[in-house]
Amino acid sequence: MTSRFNPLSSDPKWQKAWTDAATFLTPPASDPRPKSYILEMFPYPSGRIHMGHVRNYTMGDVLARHKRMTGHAVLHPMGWDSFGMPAENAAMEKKVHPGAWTRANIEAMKKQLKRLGLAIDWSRELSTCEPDYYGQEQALFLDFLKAGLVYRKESTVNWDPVDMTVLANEQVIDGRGWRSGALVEKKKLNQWFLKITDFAEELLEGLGSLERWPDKVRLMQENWIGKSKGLNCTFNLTGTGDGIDVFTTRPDTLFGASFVAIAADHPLAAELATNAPALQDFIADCKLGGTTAAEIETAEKKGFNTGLTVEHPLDSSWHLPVYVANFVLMDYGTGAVFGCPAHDQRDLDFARKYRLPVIRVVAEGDDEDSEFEGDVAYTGPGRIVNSHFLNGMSVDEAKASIIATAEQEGWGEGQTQYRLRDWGVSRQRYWGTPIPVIHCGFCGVLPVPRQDLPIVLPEDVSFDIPGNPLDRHPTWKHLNCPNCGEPAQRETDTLDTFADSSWYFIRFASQPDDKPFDKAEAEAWLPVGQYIGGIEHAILHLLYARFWTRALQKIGKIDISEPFDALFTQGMVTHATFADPDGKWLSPEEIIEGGNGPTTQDGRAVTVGRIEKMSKSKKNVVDPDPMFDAYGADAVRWFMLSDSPPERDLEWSESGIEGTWRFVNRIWRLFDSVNPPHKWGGVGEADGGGAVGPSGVDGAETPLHHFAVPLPVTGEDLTLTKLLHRAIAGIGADISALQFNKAVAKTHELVNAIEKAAPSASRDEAIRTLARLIAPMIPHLAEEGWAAMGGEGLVADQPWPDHDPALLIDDEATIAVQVNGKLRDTLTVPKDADKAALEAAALASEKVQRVLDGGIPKKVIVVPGRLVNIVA
RNA sequence: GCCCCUGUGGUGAAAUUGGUAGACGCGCCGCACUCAAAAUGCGGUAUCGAAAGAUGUGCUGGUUCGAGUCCGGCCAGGGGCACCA
Repeated sequence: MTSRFNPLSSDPKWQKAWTDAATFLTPPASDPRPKSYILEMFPYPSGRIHMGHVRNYTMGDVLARHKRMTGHAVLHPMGWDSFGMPAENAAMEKKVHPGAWTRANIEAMKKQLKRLGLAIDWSRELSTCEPDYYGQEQALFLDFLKAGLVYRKESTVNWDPVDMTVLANEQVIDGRGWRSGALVEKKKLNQWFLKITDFAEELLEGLGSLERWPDKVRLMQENWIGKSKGLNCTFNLTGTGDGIDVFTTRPDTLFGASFVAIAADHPLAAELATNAPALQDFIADCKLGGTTAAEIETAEKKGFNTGLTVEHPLDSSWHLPVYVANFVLMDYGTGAVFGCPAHDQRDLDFARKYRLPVIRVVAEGDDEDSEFEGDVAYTGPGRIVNSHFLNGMSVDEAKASIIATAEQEGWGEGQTQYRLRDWGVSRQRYWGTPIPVIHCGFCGVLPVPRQDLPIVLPEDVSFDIPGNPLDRHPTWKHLNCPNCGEPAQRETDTLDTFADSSWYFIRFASQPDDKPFDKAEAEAWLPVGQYIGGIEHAILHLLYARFWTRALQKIGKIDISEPFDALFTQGMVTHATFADPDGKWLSPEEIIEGGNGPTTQDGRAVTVGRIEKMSKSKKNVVDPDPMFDAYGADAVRWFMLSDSPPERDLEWSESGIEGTWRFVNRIWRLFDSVNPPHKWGGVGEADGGGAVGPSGVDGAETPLHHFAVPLPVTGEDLTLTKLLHRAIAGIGADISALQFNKAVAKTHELVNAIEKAAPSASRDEAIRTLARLIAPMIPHLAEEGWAAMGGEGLVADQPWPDHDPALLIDDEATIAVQVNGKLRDTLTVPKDADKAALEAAALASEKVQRVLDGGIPKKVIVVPGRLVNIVA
């Protein structure tokens, strides 16, 4: 007999039992039970599982197990987002093939995940880097191409002029290429785009139906789509017939305009530069630097005065200078803006720098002076001034008025603009889904014939030199045109990996060999009932997946518009970062904590850096395997669920895992104490570890399956039974709401109470019920206890216990008594005491009388069941 | 720079959504058991104070009988910003 839970023997035993019983295989789509599709964002196979994964997958697992116990048909799959840049980086650094590296990582991580004891249907596992997945994605791409949702256009990339390769944003460090150190340039390439902007309005409106999404995510997406109404108008170049088209969201400030600025790659800028070397230099200068919004917006605002002027559309005698400016982007709007410095900070900075007029047109208070003072633009509401026919209007009235005038006079029109841009999916990389098109010198761009899918990546590639291995592969891209038979070339761009993650949730629901998915089967499971993942995916992944689903709906492949009915964004698991004196990142295991701060193994001082999301590149990951070895899966699971609210970031610390291990053993001892005592060390239980758990009764004991609702009880037993029923209701509600930390606290309260209770039938009943209550969270221990107490079958298959609502009601309440909002006393009163009785009782309180000191209360506020506040 | 979020004891946090701040843990302190240790159990633990009491939810101002919760301004930390996933 032992008083310790032994996870090293127990964990594998029950994991095997679940596998043998096919417990977690997905029921067929025809299953009559309500369907529940629980999905966690699938991982990138970086090599090892870290605590962020453990947190994510434990949460989903608790939910999936609880859903099964409450009578749902559950789909809970797992797969791998296995294309992407890290595999190519590994190939360059370690001379391994990206595929070999990725597949080895998947095997290692799968092994780790299995140790967690997840209730996953592994028969549906998928990996996006395998042709059976990406080939189907190519088929969907061709569908989109046919439906007119795909097109090519020029767009800007980060170009490393030394390595002659396209860089990802994260490969640009302080404006330089990460490997070469060369100053990065902007370069235009012809690239493939998906028309997400066709769905801008739908995607915006759809947010309204996503009631079970966090408000903050909906807000972020709304801002990202960025619908705005404005004016598209033309400023005519002085003395010529040409005009510059400008879009503005602030047409009300048109009389405050003091310049027009165009992008460095605006056609007019190029035209002017042909015989202006200074402008050529300026444009070349604008090409330096990265392509990200953050870089562009924090870079110094610079302009080049072209010497040209334009006429103000409302007063042709008013001429404004035309600048080429580095902060105007050709990709947004029309690639040209007018500047109203008084009411836009960026324009004001620009105007002060180049000594341009700053005219006030929105009055904040009484100040109508046309000359605007100071360096802080006024962007708030106000009354229009210095603006002729707009004077006296509000900002909104002026916007409407000027748009109406422009349309009437024919120099502009109102326009709805979205910030959202089309989705550039081209990547000049090897490790991604090949874009299934062919370029023929005679026939143009052609889709790959369907029967030729999948277009499989060649295996024989080298990463010795930078650039796209597909492009320089000796044979892969060459073929004969399927139309005219002449020599042609394959597209060598691959798809953005966000494409892979934009439909994997559909493939999980249905995975036929001959098509991406079966419509009816997919519709039976979708939309996902609960999607769980990191907040870092709040915009891009979730928006692309929503778009992809709507695009599939549009072409008739599936009849749902939103893929994720409920979304939960978990907080990240963070950890301090460490670096040695040379600035190299160190992992936590390489650190020795000393009296004078942490050092390296050889005694050099370690810099403790920022606390950041666990990531391989910063080496601040914590591997769960040593913790599985020491404490088992349940203690690790319990630890991840305890304490921190799941949506909040969690700074990893190891103190505490000991505490959860102790708690696991406290429950274990409760199982051991159930009356009638069970026999120990029974059937086939001896193992090398010596510490063997109970494994069932030997027949003659009281039958314990279908634990009965307790008979009426009194006294202490009633108190415990009430607490039990409160725990059943509370834990179930907390799990459904993904408030696992609260479910854990309630489990603690129940266990504390059971431990204090004297042996009785009610106590035994509470312990048997406890096995079911913990089954979703710490399933191995629950199974072990269930079996030990003689429960039939697997606890995973048991129904979630019922609770009696009558037992949740208390007949007494403790209320607060305040004087002037300060707590002075508490009273225990009957639950249904009326206001007058509460007021009288409060005023009778000795402590209240002492504070009042003979004074007469001015007012008494009574909140029944809560408090009495006496205002003196 | 722009958008979003977070901030409560030594520490992770809870607070029925405007009504008793600190539930439940971790840690720590004390005691019991033990030859001893581990494990386990019992008690204590916001701060100041001998006590009465006072103070206290990042800072600051406001609304309210009453604010951790609502509003304004600030500070700090985190996420995203379209080629990290």
